[in-house]
Amino acid sequence: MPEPGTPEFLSRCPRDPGYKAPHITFLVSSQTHTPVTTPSPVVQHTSSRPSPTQLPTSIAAASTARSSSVFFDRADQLISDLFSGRLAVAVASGGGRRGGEEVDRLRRPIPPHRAAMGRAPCCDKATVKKGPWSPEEDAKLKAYIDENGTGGNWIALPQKIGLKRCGKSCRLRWLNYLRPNIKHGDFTEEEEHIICSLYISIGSRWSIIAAQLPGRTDNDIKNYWNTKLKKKLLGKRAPSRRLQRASQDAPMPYSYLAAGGGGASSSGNANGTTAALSSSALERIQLHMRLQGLYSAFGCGASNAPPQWPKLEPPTDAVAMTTVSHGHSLAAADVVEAEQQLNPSAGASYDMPVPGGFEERSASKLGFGSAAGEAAGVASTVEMSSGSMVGGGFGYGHVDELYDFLYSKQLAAAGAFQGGVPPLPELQCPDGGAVVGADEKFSTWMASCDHYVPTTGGQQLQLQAGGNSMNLQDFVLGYDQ
DNA sequence: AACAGGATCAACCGCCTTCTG
DNA sequence: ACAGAAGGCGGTTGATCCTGT
Repeated sequence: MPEPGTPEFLSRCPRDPGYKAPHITFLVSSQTHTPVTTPSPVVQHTSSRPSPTQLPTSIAAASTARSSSVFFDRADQLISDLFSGRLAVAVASGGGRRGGEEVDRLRRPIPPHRAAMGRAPCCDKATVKKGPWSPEEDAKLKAYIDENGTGGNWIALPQKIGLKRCGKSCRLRWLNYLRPNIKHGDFTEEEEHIICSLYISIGSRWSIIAAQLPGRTDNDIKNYWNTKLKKKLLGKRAPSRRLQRASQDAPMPYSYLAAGGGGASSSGNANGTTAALSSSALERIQLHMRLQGLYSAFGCGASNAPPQWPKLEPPTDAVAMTTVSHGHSLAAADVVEAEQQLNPSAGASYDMPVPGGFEERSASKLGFGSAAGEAAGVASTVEMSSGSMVGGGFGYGHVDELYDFLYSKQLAAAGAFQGGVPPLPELQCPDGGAVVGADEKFSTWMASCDHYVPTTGGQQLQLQAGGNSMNLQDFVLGYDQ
């Protein structure tokens, strides 16, 4: 790490001069989670997302504890709600962080103090200027901050310098555009690789991902993901704006489809009988599925080993662990202890080396259980140090297959699918309402590998793969953070 | 050339967490 | 312990540019 306070350091830490790049530890649990079949009482919990500036080691364990218990409880509740029709989820426009969190938040009572006070505007909406910044405004802001710093008060800053802008707008302009050492323009393959790896593991925590990419802002990365990487990986077109807007009034499943198959947002829909999951969660599932398909292609006819489904990962908060300063991971014992506290029925987590064969390496790297690991009832912890990621060596190497996947090297080499990565399989909810990324070619391709047979079964959608099966809900909920 | 639709990205919105008094 | 302010974050939108017909 560069010295705190240096331009290089600041360029790596977009949000806070005191911020230390997180050390990401991927926990790949191969312990099977017993499907929940009975609803539990409504779980009240916070939906806190630790900011990158506030994830010291000591909190990581606590975060793990909080999140995992919440995870299983929430899974329980959500499964029940999803298929009992009690959960009304549809597409909403505007606003952020909907999906599963929103579901919980809506269920939570509004704290009295919040209900009473409402929201005070951060600035006078009537007098504040909106829209693109002029060069003059940029110059004013930059000159002031260069000379005086932000003064620790963005809200007051625009008044000080005579800008008719909201303080938040100033902050955003500075962080995303005016700040020194900002990189604009095309992303490198290495950067793409890092973004994809992290997205699969921790979801849309753009600020955390941005912290791993010197000079890139979370907004840039978010835009890049939404406009390019997502399409590249998922092989589908983003829904047109028109379609998105139309979807807001449309009944499911149309709105679900229009939302890109992900149906991310949540607000009550007309009949309240269908549900959508967070787009982030679904995208990550789809990525995993694609990667597994890729992985399976190599196993076609080569092994009788049962297919390995991606394992439930701990909730995102538990996945992104940070250390305060030196990039140490949590001690393995800490992880074990935390996991055992949360989920005594689950196996311990060991910081163990991953066996070297391709299958097991790939499975662990990408979050799929390895046969060996499964048999032993253990989990693997795969680490990715920020240093190796940010440095020039790109040496973290746990997702080499992802890299190949991104650039179609494996498929080309294996001749597994002529014409590139096949599109996505079809997922259908039990009521037949929601179809995700339907594509015959992929299904055919997967069927030919005898590893993947999406189907519906009874009240709960089951994904059957050879002799193994798991409930989609189990799988989904592990991602739906 | 005109138009429609898609792609891109800066900026906004609203929520949540943390800080402060 | 509480309320309010401020900062931070992620999702969404609107303006603009690009591309195909």
